[in-house]
Amino acid sequence: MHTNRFNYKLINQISFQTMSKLTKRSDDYSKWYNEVIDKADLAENSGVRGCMVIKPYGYSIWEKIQAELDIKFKETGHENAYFPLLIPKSYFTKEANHVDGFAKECAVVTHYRLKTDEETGEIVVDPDAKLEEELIVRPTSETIIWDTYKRWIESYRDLPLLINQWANVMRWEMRTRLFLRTSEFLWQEGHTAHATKAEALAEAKQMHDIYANFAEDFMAMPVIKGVKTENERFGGALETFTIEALMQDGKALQAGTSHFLGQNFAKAFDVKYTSKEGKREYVWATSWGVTTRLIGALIMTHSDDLGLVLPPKLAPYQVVIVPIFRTEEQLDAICSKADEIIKELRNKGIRVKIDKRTTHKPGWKFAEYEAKGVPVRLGLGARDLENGTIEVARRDTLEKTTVEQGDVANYIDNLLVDIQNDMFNKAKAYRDSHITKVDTFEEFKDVLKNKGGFISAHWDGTVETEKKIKDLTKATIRCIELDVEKEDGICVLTGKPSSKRVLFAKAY
RNA sequence: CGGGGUGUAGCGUAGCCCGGUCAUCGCGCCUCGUUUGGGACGAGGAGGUCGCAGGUUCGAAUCCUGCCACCCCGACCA
Repeated sequence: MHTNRFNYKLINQISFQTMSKLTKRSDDYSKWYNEVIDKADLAENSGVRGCMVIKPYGYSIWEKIQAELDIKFKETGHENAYFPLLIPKSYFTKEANHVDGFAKECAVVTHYRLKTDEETGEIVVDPDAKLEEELIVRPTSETIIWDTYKRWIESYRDLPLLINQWANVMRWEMRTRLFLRTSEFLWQEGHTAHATKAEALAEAKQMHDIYANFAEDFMAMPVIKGVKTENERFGGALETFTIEALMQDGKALQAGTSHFLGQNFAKAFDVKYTSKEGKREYVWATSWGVTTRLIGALIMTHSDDLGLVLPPKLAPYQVVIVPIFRTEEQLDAICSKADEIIKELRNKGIRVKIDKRTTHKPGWKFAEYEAKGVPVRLGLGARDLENGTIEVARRDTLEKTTVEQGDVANYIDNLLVDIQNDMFNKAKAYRDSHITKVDTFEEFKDVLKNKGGFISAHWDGTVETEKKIKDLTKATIRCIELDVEKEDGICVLTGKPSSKRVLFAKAY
């Protein structure tokens, strides 16, 4: 561990036990996780059970994700709305499968007032302020949204109803994991209603595509598109479309889902419309969402031992200029040159900042921006002013080159594209080399234990077999690939016939 | 909710078995000086209810009891 010579300042900003404890653990995952999160300056424990504080820099990554996705949503006709955080308990009695899926992990509001205890002087819950009906902190908003849709939808003219909401939700999970499964998390949830099954199914697939494209184009994170097995499906859904990514430690991560809900919610909440023919029909529904888990996915896909590596398209700033100087005069001269370069870069739409702090030395700043994953760093010093040059360092490969100041804007414009592509290709090469076809259960266990990643294997299609494999190996079926080719084979566990392979993996 | 562990300065820690100048060390922070093209160096300084509450004892960070919080593993899950 190089924590002794490393950035104590950044490390110290992470004020929780976990990270330091993790360094003592021997497995690769923990070391790596510790390195990345510590130095990344992204989050800290809030002190509230399993919740995280996202620091400004980390949050700006989420804002970028939000902004880019929101454009896609609007391009496809969706609108944003906002529904209440607290949902009356009675709403949760409607859709049985859905409720079963969430009931065990809800935070419940039972009182509405505190008071000072006269004996102890402490603030206590006022027992007289008990609510008639408890309120549930939303674990997801299906119930309240569908209750609303019941009133919004009367005619086929009201359809399709295409609503998205950016919000926080809370799930009181037994076990939390930073970024990947926190009690409170931020997400977007889309909830749509359609006149026909075909339309709803098309919507679910469309959003699935948007997620997959976003993951690959913006996050430089290759994903596998597929559907969930019945067992892994969202409560109340008829089909769950998923994008599955592979992390650097060989575990799979579900990065986004889009559900075709059929008429389950329409029936549960009695949402009917009058068709052109004058008939009362139930609407067809979808829901889809991605969460702050994407920040975790981004970290775990690209980062290295020096910290974050951010793809240029999502980096809060893509270029940072570090002036190298001894005197105030030198700083002034460097800054005026830097300002010219900044202007040129901004004209090209490049997000750039300069770090003029005199309180930190250049070496410190280099390390800090590496930890933050800024894609390109420019070094500009007295030597460069004489030579008309500037030093360009890229984060993903750590390569440094010197270019002419006059060429720098074009050079960086192209470089950012290259970095984005290279990061995707590197991640894809890793992912592809970790999809292993196996035909026997022995191989299955061996690959799972010694290599990790996705395992492509035949499965007899039954829930029992799926569960048995999970019990034996902890691996689950991540998805049935959409574009998987037909291939006759026999189930890796039972030997029963199978017509196609599915992807197994250990997952977060 | 089961199994395991931890709690000492902003962060990371030593000390606990075997009670008594034990509150240790590193980083960070502050001041001054020298430095500044890859996380500088020297000198000085500030900072602690030893998780909480009882108990045992002449004496408790240390032993006992209870509680609390957090972490890891499992079930659950975006």
